[in-house]
Amino acid sequence: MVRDNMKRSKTERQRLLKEKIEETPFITDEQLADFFSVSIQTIRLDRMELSIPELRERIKYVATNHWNETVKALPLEEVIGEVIDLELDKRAISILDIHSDLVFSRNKIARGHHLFAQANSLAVAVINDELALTAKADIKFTRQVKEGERVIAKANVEGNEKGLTIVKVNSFVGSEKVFAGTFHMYRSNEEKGEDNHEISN
Amino acid sequence: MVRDNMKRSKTERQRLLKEKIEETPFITDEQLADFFSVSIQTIRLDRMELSIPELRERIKYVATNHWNETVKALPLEEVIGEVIDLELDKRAISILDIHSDLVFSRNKIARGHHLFAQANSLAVAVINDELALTAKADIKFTRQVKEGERVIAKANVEGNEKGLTIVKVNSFVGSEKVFAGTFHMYRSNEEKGEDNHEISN
DNA sequence: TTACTATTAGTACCAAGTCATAACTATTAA
DNA sequence: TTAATAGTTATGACTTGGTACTAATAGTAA
Repeated sequence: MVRDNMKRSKTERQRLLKEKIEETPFITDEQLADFFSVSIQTIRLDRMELSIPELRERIKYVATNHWNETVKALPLEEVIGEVIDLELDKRAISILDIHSDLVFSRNKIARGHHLFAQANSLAVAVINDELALTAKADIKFTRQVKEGERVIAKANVEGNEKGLTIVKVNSFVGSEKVFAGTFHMYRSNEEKGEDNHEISN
Repeated sequence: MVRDNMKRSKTERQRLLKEKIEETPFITDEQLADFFSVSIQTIRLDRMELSIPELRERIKYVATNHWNETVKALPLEEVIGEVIDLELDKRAISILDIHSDLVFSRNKIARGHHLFAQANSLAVAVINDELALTAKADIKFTRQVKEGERVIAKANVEGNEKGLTIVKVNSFVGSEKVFAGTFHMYRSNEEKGEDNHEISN
């Protein structure tokens, strides 16, 4: 007989535990114990049996993976823009130099999707969440951008609407606006506390 | 007087310390102390002064933030899908295979701007004019697309509005719609000659 | 001398674990 | 009924990689 209302079987709990940790790997045993209404020790036994490493190892794992990737992806340079300022869930700025690969060969005008890609990737980057996807976007190309110009995209998080985070991105060449977009971003778990790391230079 | 052979000034050490940590953020104070031949305490004082956080925080930082910048150096180039059917100023169809370069490494979901790029370039291609540019677009990502899937984009020219040509593009994986967009295309001279080149295979 | 900087040492404490051992609870078989 | 068993909880000692604080020492400058 099942002893408790909440508590399913051990196997069931372990299944859910695995899921939970995959979803939110930055969770301590204590939080997990709370969540499943069992003791910390039980959680630890479960982790043993499932060979799920401890929190720090999990964080490290995530970190090293992406570290390797960024190292690999480092010679990306200006492809979708270089982030020069980022405060999560608030604002972000990136620069994209329009070099010859990004323009139509005939008229040297930048192909629209590069401006979109810059803005869209900035909208993704500004979201303080593990999963951020564009659900919807409303965009306008207000001026043609030519080879050699430098596009500065500025993203601002404008709040929420129906579970989606609204990010407005405006891109400029000098003082002229060349692109404006409103991105409706899907995110997995709403925001993440006060731990906003800020980079700025 | 410089007290030691190896040891440069404090400021010099701190400069190098900063570099070292940026290079290899997964380094403990102990290893750093070894490396600079000073005590652990000195390293800690240095970190304080430079406000460099402790190892775990650094790891966490990399883990939570850096993945966003997985802005990969994919040569977005011309590979925005293969046009398989085109009747100018009427309709067009293209295929895009979602290979590993087009997805977020984390979750294998296709990055939005690729779907946009496919649709947008198709909208450009379908216009029977020497100059075709996207002035405005209204787009919706209706389903996530995963690695390995094949996206078929279908563009239809819907007529004119305020001098802009309206092109609707719908993209599918199998029978499921994954993307919908209305593109307002600017064109230089609205020409509609009967000389429509048609390709089809 | 006195003051100050840079460095080193040592202590107490913390978070988030590890490992090992023991004990309690509920069900199940002899 | 008793004993065995699985599952869970408790307890304590130890580990890493730190923080925070205090104190001591060496060398240099006013």
